Amino acid sequence: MNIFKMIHQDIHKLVHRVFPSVTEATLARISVEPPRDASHGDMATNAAMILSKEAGKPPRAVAEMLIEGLKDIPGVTGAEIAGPGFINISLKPEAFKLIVPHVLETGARHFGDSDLGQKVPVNIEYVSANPTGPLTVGHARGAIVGDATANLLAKAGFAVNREYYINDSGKQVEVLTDSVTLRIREVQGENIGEIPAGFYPGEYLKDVAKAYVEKNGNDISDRQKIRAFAIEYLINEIKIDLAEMGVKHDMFVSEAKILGDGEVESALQALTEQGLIYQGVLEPPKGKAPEDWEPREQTLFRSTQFGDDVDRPLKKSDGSSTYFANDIAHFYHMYKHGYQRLTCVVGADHGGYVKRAKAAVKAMSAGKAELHMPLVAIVHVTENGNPVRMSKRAGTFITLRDMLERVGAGVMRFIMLTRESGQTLEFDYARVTEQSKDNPYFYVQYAHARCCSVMKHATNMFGALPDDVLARTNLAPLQRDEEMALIKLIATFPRVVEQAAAAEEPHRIAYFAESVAAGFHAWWNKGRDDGTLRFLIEGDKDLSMARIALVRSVAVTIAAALGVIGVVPLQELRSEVEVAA
RNA sequence: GGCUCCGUAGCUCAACUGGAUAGAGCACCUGCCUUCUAAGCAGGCGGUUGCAGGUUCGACUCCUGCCGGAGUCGCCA
Repeated sequence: MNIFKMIHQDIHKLVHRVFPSVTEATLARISVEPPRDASHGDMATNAAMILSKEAGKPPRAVAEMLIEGLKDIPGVTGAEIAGPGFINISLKPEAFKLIVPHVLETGARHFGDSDLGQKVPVNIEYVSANPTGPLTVGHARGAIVGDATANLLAKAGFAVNREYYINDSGKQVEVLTDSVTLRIREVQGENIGEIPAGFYPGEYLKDVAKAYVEKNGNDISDRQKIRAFAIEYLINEIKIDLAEMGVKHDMFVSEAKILGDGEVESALQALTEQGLIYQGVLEPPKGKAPEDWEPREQTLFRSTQFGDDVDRPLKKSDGSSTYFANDIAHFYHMYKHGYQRLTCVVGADHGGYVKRAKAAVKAMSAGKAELHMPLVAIVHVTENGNPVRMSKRAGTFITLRDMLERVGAGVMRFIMLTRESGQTLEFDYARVTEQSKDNPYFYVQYAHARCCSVMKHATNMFGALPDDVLARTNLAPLQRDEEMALIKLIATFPRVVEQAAAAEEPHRIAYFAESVAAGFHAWWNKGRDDGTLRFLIEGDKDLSMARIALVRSVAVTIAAALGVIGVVPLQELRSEVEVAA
């Protein structure tokens, strides 16, 4: 149930009636949204300003033509023209109150679900860390953003496939094999001295080596075997980390398998057929010409035809395909499996890669598929503002597991979503674990726990209060501003979900959760100053029950938002008791 | 030098893909616990949205040019 959408549709009908010749393009630009300032009413529409040009009349005159019709829409109590031509609409409180039984009936798992996505298949790829070492906090952020985006798209009605693309081919895997081989010799008692340049230095490779020796003995002659073992071992470690963070994938796609299946050839064939591949020589990069630059003829893709800056090479000088060519094959693979909408969550260091990847997807699908490539910026880990040292064990980075052991998955998931993903994120160990309102994770959980506390008292007073019973509560006694403000806020959740999904910005859900928590904390405290605002009023069962229904729907709404983020709502903060799903 | 991302209150960040008077938290002031968790709430202070133009009813948002930061730049992935 999306109140804004319902009114939006009514306004569309009205516009059609008053301006029968209105074009779809114009209609699509009409929006209905909650005004920033609550004194402007419950909803505002820009319809008059949008229609002004086509109608050939000033916005306020157009508004005059719409206003009577608006007042006839069910639930609307008033409409007035404001500012440059906005129409502010007021609704009956009862129209908003319908959200409460709706929330209670649909429950935390499904409140806010939308059919926006029309079950369109979307492939979303995230993490996709190379199987050469443990996941870092940088990977953690990508994993969380990807996983939450997938949750969000699923909630908005897309048919989501979650993919991990394993880069188990190429140079880095050979370096890994060499590094593990060296460590096996070390495990066998050889003094290997300093790890030479060009090898992975991380001590975690000792564990890989030990496990290899335990299983396969001391023989290091079989390179293939070592490579396969190391990849499997490290992927398994990665899977353990992801599972502990609650990050899910539907499929793990192996790059080596895609290459082995000849998918690069078929992808390049598709491009060749369109005349998009040629032999040519690239210009050196402008301004910064490397000393060793030499013009070289190579196989190039005409990515400039699709908005890229230069054409991109597909073959290395030894004839093998570049990473870019392999990626095209990967996208082509997903496209052939029915995904025209591809999202690929990558680190900010891939910024220069976005244009060519988008160009490739457009080209190989003949314009039918589209790639989104959100960039996830780096995480600065601090403690009381001081940078946290990097883990020696991992080589150079703080591992995901370090952070997980330190603060837990819930904190990580929430905090990592409190910034737009392109923004660098400061993650302060002290701040994210303290129990105060500086810590948004705590603040939201605290609101949920307070709701649960009220429910406990309510149950003592009135007996069991299941949601389906509360859903039938008479809400007429809810008349205070604080109550209506919360109801209106809850009613925006379906809209927030749709907009966040359209933008693929899961952090908006975290902000929404914070605002609901703030509204609830405010209501709670008003009850201290004003006894008539307390939730449970002796001798007034009707009012108490109505407020209980609202408190419960606040809890469900917070739980629904946390569900998208992937955080389990807590019933109590002291003992960290988890709510049963 | 090219490209990408970023620049918003003293600090950390939002702003519903172009909407009305740019909002929160921290910090700094002032209040609120015999009452369901004060782990909180209410109020005050704080802005030329990096700069200069442009587009239009209307710009933090779009376009152009500068300034500053990060990332990246043919056989790494």
